[in-house]
Amino acid sequence: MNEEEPPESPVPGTEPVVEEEEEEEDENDLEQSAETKSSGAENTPEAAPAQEPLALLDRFNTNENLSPDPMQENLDEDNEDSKANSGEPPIDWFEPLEDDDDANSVGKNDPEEESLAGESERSESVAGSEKAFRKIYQLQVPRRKRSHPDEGWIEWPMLGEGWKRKEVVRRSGSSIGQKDVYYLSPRGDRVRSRVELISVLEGILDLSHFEYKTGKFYDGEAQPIRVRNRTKRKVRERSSSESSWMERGEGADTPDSYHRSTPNLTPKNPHFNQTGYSSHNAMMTANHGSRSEDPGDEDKIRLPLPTSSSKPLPLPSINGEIGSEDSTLVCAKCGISFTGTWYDKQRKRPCCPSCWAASKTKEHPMIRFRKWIPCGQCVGCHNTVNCGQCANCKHGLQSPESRKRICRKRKCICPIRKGPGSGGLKQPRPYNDIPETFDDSMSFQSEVTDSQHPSLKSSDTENFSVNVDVDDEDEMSTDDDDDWHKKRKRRSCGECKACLCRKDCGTCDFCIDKPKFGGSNKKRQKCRLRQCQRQAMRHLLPFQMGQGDYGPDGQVLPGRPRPHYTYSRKSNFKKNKGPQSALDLTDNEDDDSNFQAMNWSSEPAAGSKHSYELNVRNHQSSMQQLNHLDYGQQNGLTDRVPNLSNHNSELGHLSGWDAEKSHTGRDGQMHVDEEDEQDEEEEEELPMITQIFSLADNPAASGVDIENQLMKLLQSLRSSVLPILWYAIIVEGPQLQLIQCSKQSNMTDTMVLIDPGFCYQVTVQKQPLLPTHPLYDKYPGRLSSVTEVVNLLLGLDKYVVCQGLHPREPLSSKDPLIVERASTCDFLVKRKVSICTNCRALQGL
DNA sequence: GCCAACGTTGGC
DNA sequence: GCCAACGTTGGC
Repeated sequence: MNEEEPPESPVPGTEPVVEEEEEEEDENDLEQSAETKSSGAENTPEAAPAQEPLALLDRFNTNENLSPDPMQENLDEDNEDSKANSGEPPIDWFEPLEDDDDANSVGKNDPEEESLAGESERSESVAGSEKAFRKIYQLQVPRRKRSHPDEGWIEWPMLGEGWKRKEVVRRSGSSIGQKDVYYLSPRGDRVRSRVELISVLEGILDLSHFEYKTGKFYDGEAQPIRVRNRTKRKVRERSSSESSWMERGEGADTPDSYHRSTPNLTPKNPHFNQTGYSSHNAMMTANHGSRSEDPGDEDKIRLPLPTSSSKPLPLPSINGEIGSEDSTLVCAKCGISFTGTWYDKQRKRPCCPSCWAASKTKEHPMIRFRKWIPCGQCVGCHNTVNCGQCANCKHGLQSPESRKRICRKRKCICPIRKGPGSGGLKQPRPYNDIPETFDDSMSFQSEVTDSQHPSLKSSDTENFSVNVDVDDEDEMSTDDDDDWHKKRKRRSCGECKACLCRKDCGTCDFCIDKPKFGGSNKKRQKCRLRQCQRQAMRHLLPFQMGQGDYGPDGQVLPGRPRPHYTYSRKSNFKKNKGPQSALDLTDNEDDDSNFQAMNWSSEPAAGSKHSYELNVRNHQSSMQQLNHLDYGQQNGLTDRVPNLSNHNSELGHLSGWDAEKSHTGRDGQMHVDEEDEQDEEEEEELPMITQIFSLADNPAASGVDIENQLMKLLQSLRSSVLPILWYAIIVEGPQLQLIQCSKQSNMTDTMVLIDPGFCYQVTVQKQPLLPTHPLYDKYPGRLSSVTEVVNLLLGLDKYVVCQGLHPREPLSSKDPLIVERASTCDFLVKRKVSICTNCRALQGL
């Protein structure tokens, strides 16, 4: 964090020199210099992108005085790589993109910030060294920089006038370092793949001899692609990410190639230890003897020291110090002693090279971290035959070459497990059917229950290796790499039926946007019906479109609230909340465990009067929406209902984090200001939210016992499993209203209204059933318990809505369908009966 | 290599 | 504050 940077840091004064080197190196750039030069744009903003992403990076990293890299000579063929090897503090490999304290302290040297900035950096390299320098030394930079869409494109006349090309290096993740090539047509079509390119240029240009990656045509046989000598490249691991590209052998021209060699920056120069990080190094060296590895090991993967926010391990690789000195360690896997600085994937436990290598083999990806051994006794373990029906079986059938997934019916279902949110292994539940399409069997409530009851938590979709991964994360991860992976996957629980659903509905706005449905691929979101019921972003859920964070009665709706990315907005939010908060905003969404607790809590919230008012408005607004699902939405899947933006605005400051901040009482009553002042500091760690609703606090309804009774029933219903997509709310009256949220349900137009005396009425399309309806005979006259309510709802599921009278004359498809009914229509008829006797009789007349 | 879709951002 | 847009990355 200190601006006074230790000597190993790039010195501003050296920058111009380095920049010159960069230009020179750019000319040598093997893959792009020719194009760059041919475009004659070295000094133009468009020229910069032509440079390798490393170019700018190298500018600041090249400091041979400080870092004589012995491996550099092995890489000298590749300017980039050799440069990359020089003097770069490989801190970034150990410090996650998510900033933390330590990262802050070293962030100024973070090469990833540079290299991974990709095209944006390249353009900035032209913008001026000062700017670039500022970026380098920026202490609290956004963890990811979004490249400007217009940046990084270079003219690519090979495809015709006006065509442009851009290379983008993946900046994180397991495929970090992988380079993607994009083309931009004169019309602005962004081409992401060869297929797309062929499509765009169909009939215009024959691309049969075009190599997409390099952007060049070749004659006859494919032009030999320059393969840089990487055999002697020393690599190290950056968690799982790095391994993937190591396996692929990719990343050669990327910042990764640079990073890979950083561990080998040999720190033979004692100067390296004389840094601001000397304490770290001191710690490290104290535990590590001098390296005794066989030089041959240089070709092996040399792992960095672990980083862990929870352990006082030294920061590795400060200015190449990583791995400079080895120690005798005991492998956490096999127990053998070995010499070196080899650590496991999470860089937290010593891991001998053998175990490390074994853990990297695709053949046994789960061996290493598997903690849960099938019990061998449960039903799942006793099953020896794949069901052929579950998603995992189907997956295997569809992609036999892909990772093997154990049949869900063969999964061990022993009851010992970790709870949700702990990341522990989750158990499969009895599984009878995997819906190929979304159906009404989805139930928010039931999912809630799953989440609330760890013992019931299931993981139908968790394939075996996924489970292991999860376990792995749980076991050792405070690691930010793991966090990152979690983040990447956190929109999907993998268990709910939406997650299991494999088919796109093809009708929602997200589907329509998909190229396969003829869309323009602008939204790029998963089908709304396939959005995870638990963890999807709320605004992506089918029934949350345009809604705020709260449901009709103020309950927090399913799904994650929108994240509030403030770091790019220069917000002062959280500015006083500790060193990590300022940079960790993207992670503020909390852990999944917290998230679930937040989302599915049925506790009423404490809150201020202000929030109460909002809730009232929200309540009304949402009620209108729910009552008008028919309007403007088809199956709840089309475009947003107008006027919802106001609703959102009203709720805006209670959404997202703010919502999470609402502290909640546990007694079902609103605590005005009682905990409001329980500071925002604490709130951040206690994202316990909840429904914000209490009629008792409503001045218009306070003090009425019967209402309280109704509220109690509501609370009970909230904490219970209701049949598929039935939802309990309180409406004016007051009445407890049970509505069917799914438009695909037969009961979509059906409501159950319970008055304060627990007498109830069933309505269909807002028309009450006749008191003589047989339904009423089957159930108690009063619904005063959850059981009675659930029984009724289950009973309703056996009915369908009477189709009424068929039009006597065929209508054109454009005409609205007007259903005629007998005045005595039963509305609800048994499933096998499509038309009630009264309507049928009327039709017969 | 390609596609799906997650996460982020800039514009409004 | 919202959200369309899209850069980016994981999975197959």
